[in-house]
Amino acid sequence: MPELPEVETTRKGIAPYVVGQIIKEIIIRERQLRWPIPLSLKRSLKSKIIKKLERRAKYLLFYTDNGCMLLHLGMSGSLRVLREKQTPEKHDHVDIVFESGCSLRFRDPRKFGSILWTTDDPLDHKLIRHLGPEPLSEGFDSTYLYARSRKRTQAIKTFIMDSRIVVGVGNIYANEALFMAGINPSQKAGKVSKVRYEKLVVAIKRVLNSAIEKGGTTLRDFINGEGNPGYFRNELQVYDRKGEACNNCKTPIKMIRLGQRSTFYCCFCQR
DNA sequence: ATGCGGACCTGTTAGC
DNA sequence: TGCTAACAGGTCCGCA
Repeated sequence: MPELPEVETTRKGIAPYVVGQIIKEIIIRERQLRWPIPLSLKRSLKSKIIKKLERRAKYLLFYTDNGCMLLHLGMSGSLRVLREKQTPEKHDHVDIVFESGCSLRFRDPRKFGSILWTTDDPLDHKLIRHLGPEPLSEGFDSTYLYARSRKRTQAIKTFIMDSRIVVGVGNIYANEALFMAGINPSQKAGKVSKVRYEKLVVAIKRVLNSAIEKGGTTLRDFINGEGNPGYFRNELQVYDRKGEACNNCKTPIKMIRLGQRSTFYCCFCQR
């Protein structure tokens, strides 16, 4: 599921019900996610106030006075706000219950998500420290991307999906941005010109912002904090459109594999 | 350092 | 219709 727009949509959706609230209890039904949920989590969070809720890459950062909970949705995770008690279903692994009566429920069928705890600055955390710039920040520009790409032999698609280069560009939006920029996803990153990197940077920012506006992409099971799907799926130009006509030139969309991920493109519009 | 493949886990779908 | 294999929005790790 979640790429940056879906994580940002989730953050915006749950923030009003979470920020400033006092945690009453944490209910953990399944500890074994990507990494085990720390045993200390319950104790650390009980009676604490969530001071702010931020996002770095695809991590959600729940700040309290004594530490920060890092939550990653992985491939199939979702968070939703419950206004009253609801019987948990099979993959509802964690509830964060607030004094207000609301609770935040974490569901993750594939268990690729994670919940971690740190008392240090979360931006210095081992999993976050090495990450590249935010794609929507000013620091992410064509000068940066062009410089990082020199002498790289890997395909440009896997290059922009590398979180050490830039974060938050997952498989859907990598495909879409390359289409928007007219770049063949198999091009060697080191062979792409500065001018085309400028187009690509603009495309990445545009597609991510546009997807955030539409509440993200729901392919099968993404829901926002209120339990509703995102509507960017209707805007997809190439992703999951194998064999369908390109909206620009009517050529059938091709599908190949790059770095073990499905890759969709128009061989006429993208060279 | 870069680049690649495997691993984690469950559910859905394509194909025989 | 039913079984099996392949695939799915992420990303860490270890190896060459």
